[in-house]
Amino acid sequence: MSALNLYDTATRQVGKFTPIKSGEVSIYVCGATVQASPHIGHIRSAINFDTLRRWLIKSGYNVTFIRNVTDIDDKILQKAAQEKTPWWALAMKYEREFTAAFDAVNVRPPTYEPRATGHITAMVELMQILIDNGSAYAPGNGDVYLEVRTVKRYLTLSGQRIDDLLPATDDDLATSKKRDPRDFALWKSAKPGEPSWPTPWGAGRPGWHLECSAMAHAYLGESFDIHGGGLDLIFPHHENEIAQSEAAGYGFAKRWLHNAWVTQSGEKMSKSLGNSLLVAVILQRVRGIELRWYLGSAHYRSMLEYSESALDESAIAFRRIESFLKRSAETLGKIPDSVVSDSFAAAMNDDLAVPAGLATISENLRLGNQGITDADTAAISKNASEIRGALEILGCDPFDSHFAGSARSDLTAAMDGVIKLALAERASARDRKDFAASDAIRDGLLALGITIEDTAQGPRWSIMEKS
RNA sequence: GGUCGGGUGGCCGAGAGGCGAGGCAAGGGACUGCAAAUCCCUCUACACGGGUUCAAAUCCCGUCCCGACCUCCA
Repeated sequence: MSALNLYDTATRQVGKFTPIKSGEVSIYVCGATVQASPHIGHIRSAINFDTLRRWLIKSGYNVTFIRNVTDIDDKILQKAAQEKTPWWALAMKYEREFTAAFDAVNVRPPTYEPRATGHITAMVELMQILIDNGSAYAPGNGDVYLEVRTVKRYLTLSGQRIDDLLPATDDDLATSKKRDPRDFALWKSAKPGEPSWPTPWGAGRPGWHLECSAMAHAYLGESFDIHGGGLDLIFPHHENEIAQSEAAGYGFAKRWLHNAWVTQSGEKMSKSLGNSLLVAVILQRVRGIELRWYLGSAHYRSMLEYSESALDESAIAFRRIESFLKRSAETLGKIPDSVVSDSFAAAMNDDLAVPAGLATISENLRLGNQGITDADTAAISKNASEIRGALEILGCDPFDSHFAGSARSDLTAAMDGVIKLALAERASARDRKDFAASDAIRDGLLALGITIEDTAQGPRWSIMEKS
């Protein structure tokens, strides 16, 4: 099998992936700030990194996957005040929504999912190191800032120069205790009524960036293999994580991966633009497995332009594949094995080139369907197995127990018996060329959501998917 | 202003010096009582203008257009 090559935002090049420790991969992904319901952009990010994780595991690595939850920040406090609910209740409510959304699209739970508020001690320790070595300062008002000009390398990920940055506008420079307007808050002093935790520099709460440095260090150590997140996190969030962590003497992330947006009319989906499509709403249109297929089918670094018709077409394409697999299982009398083909592996090893991988699935699908027509068991088995192997990596294996649903096999068997009675009636009508009667039976079943197809092996029924 | 992406056929979407990924749609055909499903065949491209090269969608220069980030963001 060829070796895995991955893009690195820091070098803007695809290069051979070599883990720090042979056979082990450590990943930190910036997860949700739980201040609103998840939209499909959030879920796309999670799917991209879940696919990476699955591929690493399939490639034989032992993967430690950390994805955090930011459960305290300005917006959470703001929204909690608006809704007159405790901030922690609001955060937990949305955290559960994110968990449910991840689950619906078969994103595996991370190895550990740390919350910011559970790691205050680690953050205070990190701030102490930074203050002791002169990288950070506490001006006495309860805030703690990182002094960016003391950092040896700053803005290496986004390729900017510190003097090119537009000066902060949201900061009241006249009253700010910052030494430089580009310095950023590690810790924010508590305003009256706000939650706070005690520190040697005053009571307050974490700045956004500090938590990730502290939690990555807590679970993955001073250096780890991959740090991921959305494109918009490159600056400031990831630059600031690097600044803090490197100033503390940590090696930090060896490679940076960033996923692109889901867009609408070319524009990024975001709550502030009011164009976000909530996962819960989309799931009324297509099944979770279909949403995953749609969101996971684009290359992770390419924008994915959302449209209803693209989603529908994608779902239909997926059902073709699914239908072939189910038919294969019927023909073979067992669920096909899961095999990763060389061509799919080569695609995945090339910076997770999922679209190239989909081309190999198309080829398998064509040959497999041919196999069904020709009753060529070997061809069916080979192609069904290779499709299943690919779908497993993409998190879209219809035989995955995650998607098996609640269909009870005894109910299915009973239904099969009932439908076969109807099909027997239809067969005898067809025998006496009473096509009006036979079509009435087929149409009647169709009205109930059951499709009948006549195959070389006789009629076959299936339940129609929604939409 | 700085930094970073992008513009490919009717649509979606890869590729990154040579032999036109793939899918959807469309047209034709096979199979079928009809349908559905499936298979086979066919068609249509690289924003624009220069340049480099035996050869450019791909490299270089310029232009136009779209988007992202610059302290809320997946």
